[in-house]
Amino acid sequence: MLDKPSPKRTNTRERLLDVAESAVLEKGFEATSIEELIAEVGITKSGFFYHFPDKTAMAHALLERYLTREDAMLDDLFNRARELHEDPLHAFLIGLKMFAELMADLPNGHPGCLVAAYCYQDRLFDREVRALNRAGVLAWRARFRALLDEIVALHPPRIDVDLDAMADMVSALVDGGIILGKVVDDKNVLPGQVMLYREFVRSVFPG
Amino acid sequence: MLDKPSPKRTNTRERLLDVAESAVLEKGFEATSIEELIAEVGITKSGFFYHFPDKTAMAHALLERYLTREDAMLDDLFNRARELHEDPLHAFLIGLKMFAELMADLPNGHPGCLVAAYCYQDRLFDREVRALNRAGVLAWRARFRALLDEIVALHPPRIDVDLDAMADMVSALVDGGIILGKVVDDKNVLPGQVMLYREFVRSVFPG
DNA sequence: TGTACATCAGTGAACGCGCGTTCACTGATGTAC
DNA sequence: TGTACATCAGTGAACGCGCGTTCACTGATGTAC
Repeated sequence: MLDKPSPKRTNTRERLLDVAESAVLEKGFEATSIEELIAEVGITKSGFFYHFPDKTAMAHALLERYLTREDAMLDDLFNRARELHEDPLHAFLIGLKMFAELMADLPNGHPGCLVAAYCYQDRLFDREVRALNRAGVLAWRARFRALLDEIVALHPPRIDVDLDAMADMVSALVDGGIILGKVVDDKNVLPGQVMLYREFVRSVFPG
Repeated sequence: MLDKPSPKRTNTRERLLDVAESAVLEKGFEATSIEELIAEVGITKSGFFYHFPDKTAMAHALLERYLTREDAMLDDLFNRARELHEDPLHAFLIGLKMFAELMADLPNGHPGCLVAAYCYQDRLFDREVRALNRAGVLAWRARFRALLDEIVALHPPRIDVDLDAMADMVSALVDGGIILGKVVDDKNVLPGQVMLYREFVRSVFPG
């Protein structure tokens, strides 16, 4: 009924990842020391190395968890939107609205995107982590491209647009909006950009 | 006639900043060691401390130089565009096209935006650097907002948009486009996003 | 023009601290028979 | 049910290396008189 209770249960590893994630988004990976993580979680340094063979293994786990969560969140959101309207265009517009509201509701603004953070610390990571990051971005492109394809099948676009670029635009605007919002310390920037994208979609596909 | 030849001329400081800039964009500030910078420039560590009182002073100088250059580049670009067409809408569209082409012509893609890199390493810097970063983003907003205001005065917008958000959209798309382009290793992503923004402007302001 | 001094653009050696990593060990829980 | 062993989730001490920073010094050029 509950989670499999087989061996001893601890959530130390998850707590390490939680603390690491926000530290990495604030200071970068190199500046995030194992020392500070274990201090906050309350274990010793050797405890850390029980959970991860080395620091870069944690970087990998961190990104993997982030991408999985983000994917689940988007699945959930756009599936719910689809249930609210059977026309893919209106479902997409509803999904974007819900997404903007979700972002607006974050009490301290969006904490940051790990893909963006890792991108600007590329050289610290191995091929595997970079491949994971790339796969994450391509999955976003594929996701929104699929939604746009469904729309195009029913609604002829008013202008000629590259649908991959238009799919990427969601990610670009979100990553960019997060950065601007953080820098000017205004949590309305990100939702505002999402809503502008929504306007763009509406003007490309006149209902 | 030439630069004032008063005291001894060296460009060591500028070379340090050049090397530092690309290192910071690839690995982050903390992971960029003074040691590697001086190795590439060919001076000793004490030589570094002749030019900068400490490492964070270099961070400040780096960002300041970046913002100044970026501003000069945008001034030049949109002034040239304005000379090509007296209608502010068309001048803006021309400027965006030129901007996209400039980005497309970078041989290895855009090297990255220091504002974005610093944003994800916020906590490493002092209040002064963060204020500089913020001022930079707000200057971009003001720049594009001014261009949009001129357009609105002549061309009624087809839909109701927040002009500040629409101004921010340029920066968001550029920062986002840089990240996506770097992560998927495709230098066409950034120019593609700029061209999509151009389409958006065209659809908001039907000539 | 010569000389004294100031400034520029560094050098060289030493520093201490914090970081990631290793290794031998441990006490509590789970599993097999 | 009792006992032996395995696994889980760590502890504690030690390590060496690289990092940012300091300090006393220097040789070449510029400037004042």
